[in-house]
Amino acid sequence: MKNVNGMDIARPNEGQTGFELVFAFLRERLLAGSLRPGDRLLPERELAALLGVSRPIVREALRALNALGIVEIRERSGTVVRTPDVTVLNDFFAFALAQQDGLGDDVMQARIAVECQSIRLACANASVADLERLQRALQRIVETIDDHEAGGAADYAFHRAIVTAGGSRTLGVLHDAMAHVLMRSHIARRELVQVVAPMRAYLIEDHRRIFDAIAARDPARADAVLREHFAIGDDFRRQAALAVSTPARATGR
Amino acid sequence: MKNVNGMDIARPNEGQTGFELVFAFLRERLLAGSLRPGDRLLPERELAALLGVSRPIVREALRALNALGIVEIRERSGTVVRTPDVTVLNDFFAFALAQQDGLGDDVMQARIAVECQSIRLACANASVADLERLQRALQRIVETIDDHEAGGAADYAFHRAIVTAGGSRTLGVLHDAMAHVLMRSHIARRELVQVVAPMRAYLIEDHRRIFDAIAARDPARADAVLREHFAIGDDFRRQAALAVSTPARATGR
DNA sequence: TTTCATACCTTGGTCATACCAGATACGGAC
DNA sequence: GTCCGTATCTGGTATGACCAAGGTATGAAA
Repeated sequence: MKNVNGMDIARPNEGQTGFELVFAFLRERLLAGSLRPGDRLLPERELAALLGVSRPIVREALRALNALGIVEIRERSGTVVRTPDVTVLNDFFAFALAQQDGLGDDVMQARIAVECQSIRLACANASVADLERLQRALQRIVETIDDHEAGGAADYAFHRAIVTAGGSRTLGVLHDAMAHVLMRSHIARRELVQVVAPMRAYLIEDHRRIFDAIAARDPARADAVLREHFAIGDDFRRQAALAVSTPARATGR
Repeated sequence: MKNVNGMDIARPNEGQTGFELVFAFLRERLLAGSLRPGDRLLPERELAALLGVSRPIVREALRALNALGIVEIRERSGTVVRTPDVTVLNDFFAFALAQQDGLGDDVMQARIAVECQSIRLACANASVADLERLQRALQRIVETIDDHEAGGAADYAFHRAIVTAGGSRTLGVLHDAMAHVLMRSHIARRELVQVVAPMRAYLIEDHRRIFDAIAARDPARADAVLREHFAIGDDFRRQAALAVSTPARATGR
């Protein structure tokens, strides 16, 4: 646990496993910023010697960091700090969704949080280009109103455009992280279009009102309209669930 | 790359590294659902033998899965599939947020998003225990009004309690992920207490109003009060920045 | 028969060493 | 100065062994 000099270079706290030691060592430097994206960290062997652990242990820590998308391990070249990237989260959500269903509502709350804040920022910051993008997305929603697949994509694009218009990188990352979860819910909602008649009007009119509020640069109204939009969507989903559970004919499954 | 029988039990695609082989093997089963939360997977040694790789490689894969929160490695007991949990995102965000510059304001937007959504949920869901926790936090803010360190902690605790009261796990994780950034900003704000006189009243009264709004279970008001709280804090910081840049005496750092 | 203590086996945690193969760098030949 | 071959570095992997603590089966004691 000590290196050759007998020095506790990384103060191996008692009860701390070797893996944790290495992980903590790297974490510290990464969080503190002494290791920045693009930096190549020490070769595995040196790291092992430095921390007084074996190479396999160092590799375990690197794999963990790699799984989190923090570092990139380049064969026979070295391990490099990556620019944080949301793609890892996709991995995570893929696993999570494969097994747990209750997550949906909870993630939806986070989504609402992100979008409502973004729309307020959008009212303050949206550029002409942002507004045009929103307008195009709106147009696309109208065009694809009867197509589940394309319609879901258009719906998603519109909401993502709101976040983009807000201009906050962090909010964008969060939104992206929930992207496919959202996408699924969007598609699911789309499948109700033929079930519940008022749905078409809801989809088109609500999004138009949202757009108008942003264009009018009225944060409070935009926020309120967006919240209402989510609430109504929720209602539709609930109604649809009832309609399905008290069916004229079972639709399969 | 082949096991003892020469059989490609897990079809070691050419060009596929041993690590990838193991990871893919487990991923497949996890996504397909043949491995469900609670299941204990094979001991490392057996897994290694089964896939025809060495134990260190298996351990690398397990560490990766572990980092993603997919499995839990229990010393001397075995590795178990976890029920997916958003807490992993903690690690990810911690790293991601630590590495981008000028992220402060941006993260603040995400924080506002999280808290404003949480406070709305809190108005609907807060339990008596939640309210009591908020009340205690409020009391603590009053008590520590002149102590930067403790005061910052109390401030943070109050805001965290809002999120807790909201009841959304995901929002909680997001908030935690930003914890250290927030904490820093809280402390920084505290240092202004002696600079700007109205600060004391602001800190105490604002938090009390926030608490009252939650206790009154008025989502819209709570949201509005909280936003105002953040806006005013922002103003104070701006004023302080000016005061410092046109200083009577530099306060050091 | 029931209860409990103990020996043993399993399982993760770790080390040390060795070999491979591609990437890289360096130094000498042209 | 350019080009190319080789020594070296670096990650990828395998072995085999040891440790310590959780689990379990077994046998003794009540």
